[in-house]
Amino acid sequence: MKKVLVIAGPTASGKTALSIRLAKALNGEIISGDSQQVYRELNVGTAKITEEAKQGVPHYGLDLVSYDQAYSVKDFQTMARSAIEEISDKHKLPILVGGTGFYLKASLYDYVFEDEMAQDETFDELSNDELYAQLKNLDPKATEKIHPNNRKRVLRALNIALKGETKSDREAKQKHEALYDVFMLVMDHPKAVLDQRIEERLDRQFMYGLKDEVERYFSRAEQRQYQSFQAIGYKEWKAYFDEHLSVDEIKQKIVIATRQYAKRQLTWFRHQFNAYWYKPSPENEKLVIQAIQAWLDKEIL
RNA sequence: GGGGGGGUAGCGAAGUGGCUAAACGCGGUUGACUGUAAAUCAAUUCUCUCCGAGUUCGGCGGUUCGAAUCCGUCCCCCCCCA
Repeated sequence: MKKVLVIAGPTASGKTALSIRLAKALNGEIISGDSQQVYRELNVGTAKITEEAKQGVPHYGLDLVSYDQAYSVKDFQTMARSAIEEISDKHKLPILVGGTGFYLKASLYDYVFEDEMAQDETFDELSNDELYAQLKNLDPKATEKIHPNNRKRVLRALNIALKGETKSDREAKQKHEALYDVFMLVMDHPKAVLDQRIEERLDRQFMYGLKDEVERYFSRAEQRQYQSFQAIGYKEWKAYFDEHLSVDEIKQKIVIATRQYAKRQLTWFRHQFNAYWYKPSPENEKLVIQAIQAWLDKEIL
């Protein structure tokens, strides 16, 4: 089994900076596990690492598509797995770093996605309850797991069922096991500290031209249909364009959305993975590196 | 000084005698998550010894079987005139 070091954590927790230090200390290369940093044009709002900051460490998973394109877990999974192969083949340590828990899980575990999304129907004329009722017929098991109001999920399960094997059957065939020997660490700041980091980072993003970036790419309404506009730091500007909220009000919205996102991320990491919760500090960093080193030295049977 | 409007749970805001511990939104908390995941969705949010009970709707006092809702009085805020 190939070894993969994973650095997870909420936004603004310092994953990027830590990843560079670890990559250098452990002879690793980095795979970004972030759903928004795949967009080439979007840099400041996504807090993408700069060329200088990379310090020569090779990065995968950045700038993969244009911001007007769609991207999904399946794309990520494919990319991440092949990057892991490639890096391992060079006898370097793959370091997967990112905050998109679902992406991390899907690439690390034996999740299977088919090639079928394109033909999904949206059933616009059906209500949530009608859709749910249909799903109940085709895939009753999925219905137990998905709330009727969660239209996106109901729709997806329904579309899968309509094409043959149901989502439940598909998942039942999986073993829910990791494909790699994973050492995962989650950045664990006290809430107040994280909140402060979030605000400070947002200040920096404004300083580095977040507003310009948004105006450059999303000033026209049709551009706001793009999937990339769903990202925090961007979608909040809709109120600036359409309702003429002040820049300050937008900033407040972004802070709140970011805090809420961080909370969701933490919930995911807490419940979906068995990770090493790392409280960032210089001393602790030495300890983690030792722990990782020990894990690296251990041969897998 | 005169006229008008207003003070409701962390915030905004409904409610104008019983069906109201009080709609709704925001924020908070907890959680779900197998193709939009920085997305989507759910539960919960006065207090407690939480199946039940106790305190709330600026303060105090009153009317009433019963008041956030009516009356008196006091305090505070906003707008207009002086």
